[in-house]
Amino acid sequence: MDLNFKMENIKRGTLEVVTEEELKDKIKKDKPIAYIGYEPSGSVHLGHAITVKKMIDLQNAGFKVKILLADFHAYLNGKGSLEEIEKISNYNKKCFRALGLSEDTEFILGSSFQTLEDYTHKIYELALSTTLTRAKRSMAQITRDSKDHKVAEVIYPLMQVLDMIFLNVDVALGGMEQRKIHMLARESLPRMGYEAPVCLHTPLLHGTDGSDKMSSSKENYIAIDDEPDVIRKKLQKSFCPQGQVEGNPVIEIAEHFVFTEDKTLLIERPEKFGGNLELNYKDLLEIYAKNELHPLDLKNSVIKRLIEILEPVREYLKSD
RNA sequence: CCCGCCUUAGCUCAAUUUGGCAGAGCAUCGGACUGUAGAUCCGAGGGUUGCUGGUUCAAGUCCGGCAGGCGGGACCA
Repeated sequence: MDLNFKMENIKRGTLEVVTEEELKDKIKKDKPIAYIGYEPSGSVHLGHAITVKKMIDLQNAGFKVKILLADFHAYLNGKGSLEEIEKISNYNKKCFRALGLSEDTEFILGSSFQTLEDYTHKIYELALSTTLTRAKRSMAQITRDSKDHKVAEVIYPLMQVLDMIFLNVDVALGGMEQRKIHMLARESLPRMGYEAPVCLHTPLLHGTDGSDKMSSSKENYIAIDDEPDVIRKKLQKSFCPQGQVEGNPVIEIAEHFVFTEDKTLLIERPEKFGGNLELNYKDLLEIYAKNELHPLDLKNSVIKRLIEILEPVREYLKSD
């Protein structure tokens, strides 16, 4: 793969690359390191999968991939006891592998290095140079609840910045909600004598209820290992306004999970509704926006294809 | 450490001056209407009233203790 091809592959489907020049330099390095952190979660859903797929793109472009299983972060965010969190982090690890990450992917438990003396020391250093307002602002879209704010909430972003040092990160990937922490890292790390990481941000998938973000705590997600009839039911219930492409979760699922596999989507519909159609992504947007494709026909097609696409993931997770 | 206020359904809050079967809105689920969902209309489920001890025929309500939250005061070599 040549440089431009790698760049295009990495950029595809992201909302921003900070910065493209820096990313080019990173690609030229020998075994550059790309990282993403996840708070272990009871269910790994399509929102997670978007970022995992992007990590695979990075892997294919020659990056060494490190996945941080951020148990302490989840703990600081009120997700439960460390024991509970560690248990589901093993399940998450299997989910991420099921999505197609290669064998040399490194999974690292946050607590395995986040209590090192040097790490702790640097937390204090960073705590001294970061304003409360800045730290809280960076957490606006991440923190679990919006009142009874705990000190944990501002320790969280500091740790995330330091993780990038300890994991030797060249590129940090995250959904758009991670942006402000990433920007804090880009500003803070050089001050501490380290190179700023390149930051890649993927879009957030809307919840099946049409809300801003698919989230395992809101019952508006499709898990990567949901059984076919569960996927069917959830998609049938999905918010899907006729003719509207923006913020439409069914369209988004087609974009990020169907059209990344196939060039076209086959719409099967009865003759009385116009008969079958075969659409590429661009056609889909056009025709749907013109009200020439009924939401139910779209749903049925996406349901059928998504169930097939997630089949190997389900199988992998059922095996031992 | 001291004082005051607060804690009721998943969430926000009601529950008559003076103890008498714990309610509403939102959310959830179901039905109607749309060839989807949503919106709208109709209906249903949902509770150890923070925990604990007491007073009383009867306690969300009164009294004691504990926990958590909020505010103030005090201390500050």
